[in-house]
Amino acid sequence: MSNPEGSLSEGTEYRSPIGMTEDSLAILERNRVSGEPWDIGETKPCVEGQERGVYLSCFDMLLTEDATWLVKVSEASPAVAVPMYRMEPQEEPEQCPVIDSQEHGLSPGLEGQEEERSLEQVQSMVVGEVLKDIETACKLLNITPDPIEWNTGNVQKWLLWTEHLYRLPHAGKAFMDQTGKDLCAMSEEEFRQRSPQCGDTLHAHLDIWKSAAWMKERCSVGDTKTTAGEDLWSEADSSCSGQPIHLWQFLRELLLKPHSYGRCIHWLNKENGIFKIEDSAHVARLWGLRKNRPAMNYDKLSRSIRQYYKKGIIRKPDVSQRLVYQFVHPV
DNA sequence: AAAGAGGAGTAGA
DNA sequence: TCTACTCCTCTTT
Repeated sequence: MSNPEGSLSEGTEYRSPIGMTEDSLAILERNRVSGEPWDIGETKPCVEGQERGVYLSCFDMLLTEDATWLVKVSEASPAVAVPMYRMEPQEEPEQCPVIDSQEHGLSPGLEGQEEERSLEQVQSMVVGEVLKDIETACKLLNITPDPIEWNTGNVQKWLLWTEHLYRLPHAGKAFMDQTGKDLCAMSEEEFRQRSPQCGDTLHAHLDIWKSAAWMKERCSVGDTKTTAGEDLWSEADSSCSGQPIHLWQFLRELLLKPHSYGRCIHWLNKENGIFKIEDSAHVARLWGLRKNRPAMNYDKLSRSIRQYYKKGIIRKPDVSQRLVYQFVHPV
């Protein structure tokens, strides 16, 4: 599904202060699948701070169609400050309301200010989502956020993950025996040489990860002003603490990210801990990725779930349904 | 056919 | 020792 036609910008190349190119972001935008990793549900409101400027400049080309829609809504309702949008856009993006800002225009002077403020808010939200997505991937793959630290195994995991998320053709072999450091040193051209089909997309994704790591490092050595991104990174990370993750924890993690995994697993009744696995093969693949078990399938995963019956962790609901389970002690 | 249930052996931390 | 993986047979949907 990669995009052979590719119309990259030429001439004066946009480059953010941390090296993320407009090309990279344009490629990502063209290749991303139905907003999955970038969708903007559950986004925390942005926090005012001097550091924000850094985030915005790093990601200011990340404005997606979804984000544009948010800007338009914000313009239409300027009194609402960064609402907590709960979007489910993957299935039916065409149902998102589109409000033409031209037709609902504000007065010329105010319009510019409002637009700028809305833009900043949206940019901050998008940055937060990017960091959250990376954080999620790190948890699930058990890798560090900074690509520089990846060994060859981590690189292969990241490749598999990215290919899986964006439905890219498999390119793992092209990057066999490459460490994260090797990868980071490669130019986009080198990526393309190794993988003509999706090298540019992979390079763009790596660019995002590198930038996020750069930002994280900058935040940790910088002043103590809090930003949305910093909040996200400081969240407790049980699965990266060295303890092997349990299957029930993993399932709960997926369930807690409905905007990313809602299509393969979701709550039927969160209060009672009842959930349904919609795509058993997908969930099994994710679990296999997480545990480094390429042969994992739903048969094996479900056997592990059934082991929880005796332990009183998971059970079948009173009215048993296929692929529906229940946490005995819901949160 | 796919999912569910559970026995049994094995591996790894 | 515990947890999960794997393979298996049989049953249920």
